Amino acid sequence: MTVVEDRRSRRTRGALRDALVSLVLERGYAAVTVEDIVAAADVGRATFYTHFKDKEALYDHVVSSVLLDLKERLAEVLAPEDAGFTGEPVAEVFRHATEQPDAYRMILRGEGDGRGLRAFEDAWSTTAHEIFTARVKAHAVRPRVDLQVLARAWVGEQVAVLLWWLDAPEPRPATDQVVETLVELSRRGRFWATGFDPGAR
Amino acid sequence: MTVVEDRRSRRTRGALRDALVSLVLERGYAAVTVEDIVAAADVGRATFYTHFKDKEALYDHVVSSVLLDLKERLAEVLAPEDAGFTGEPVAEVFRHATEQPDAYRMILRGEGDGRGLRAFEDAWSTTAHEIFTARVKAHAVRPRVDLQVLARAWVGEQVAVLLWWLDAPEPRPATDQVVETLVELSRRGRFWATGFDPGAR
DNA sequence: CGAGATCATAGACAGTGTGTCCAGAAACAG
DNA sequence: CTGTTTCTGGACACACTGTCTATGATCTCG
Repeated sequence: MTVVEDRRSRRTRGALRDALVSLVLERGYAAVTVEDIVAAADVGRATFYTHFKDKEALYDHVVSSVLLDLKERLAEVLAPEDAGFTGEPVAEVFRHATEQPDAYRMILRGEGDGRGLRAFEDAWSTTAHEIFTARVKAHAVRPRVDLQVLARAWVGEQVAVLLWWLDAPEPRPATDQVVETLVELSRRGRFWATGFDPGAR
Repeated sequence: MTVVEDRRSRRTRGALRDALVSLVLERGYAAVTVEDIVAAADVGRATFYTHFKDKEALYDHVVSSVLLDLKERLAEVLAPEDAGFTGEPVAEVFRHATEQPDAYRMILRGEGDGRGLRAFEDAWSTTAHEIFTARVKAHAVRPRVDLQVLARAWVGEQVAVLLWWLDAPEPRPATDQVVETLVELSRRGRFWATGFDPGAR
């Protein structure tokens, strides 16, 4: 049985994950074969199929582990009562992305037919929608636009900037500065859109 | 010679283009084989390769024809002296997208390894950057953020909303209303970012 | 109408990658 | 050392690719 969850297994899976990510970044998802992956991971081809059904399964594995982690951290950041609309969630996403930039690059570039990107956008726009909704309710104001559209637009913006930032040549522009920009854009645009402008006077 | 540019040839290419687009929307790019395409287009397999080197070549053909057309129209809209920053370019993209929604859906979803989406974003963000730059210069103001980032963010927003709109169930929200929202968001966010706010008082 | 050009077609071909299976080697825990 | 689990290379049938050839279909223009 897998009572012990053999270390070997963990190491193999890890090697395969890393191999996939770096190869995909190098040549693009479609151009990477299972052979390439096992070669890079220094693993037998047969072994691959004992761990994952597919190249796609491995890809999904990478995506979901990244996203699970991110969601947990966002939940923490958003736990406090009126945490919405501050820059914290945005900053947290940026921080998380720097910890595993390659996986993020792969996902946000839409590699692997874009499933990963879509998953990311869905998760993030759901969060965004919740933030907007909570804030609108808390301040008893009427949104001027569909909050769903607003969330989509917001996430599209975030993703674009995050990707730009990840792909920027070293040394990268300071995280805090970029985050600040995004937050400030939200102030002027999003706050208005939700009929709530904390900066108004 | 192809002096006459035989009508047959045009029809065949058109049929292949349409077949690709609809099949990709149905099953995703990777799951579509050349066999599928020629079957849907009611064309022999050998014929395919006399017109296109590849499935990729056909895909690129679709993308570039869509983009060429769009760029021309944008150029017209932007021709007038101070056309920048009005809602016209945005509206034009939306209009163009309704004329060939399937091709746009395919491209914006990032099908085909995302090359099409990247081409679209590059073209559009270049335009956006020009608009911002021109406006900043015309009003002799100092931008508060990197205009490149601003353009990226803006385009990310546009793409997200455009895709949301294209995928919305019929009857779709009125184009004009969505466009208006995007333009208004630009007012509050982008105008501020470029240090130029026509609505300020 | 008929000759000449152009385009479309079916079928065969080797090449590459896939996913499955097996029997044996290697690594590990107790 | 023993038994369990994981890893391994090699073999297999299968699917899709891209190229080629010989033949048939369709159009143009005199």
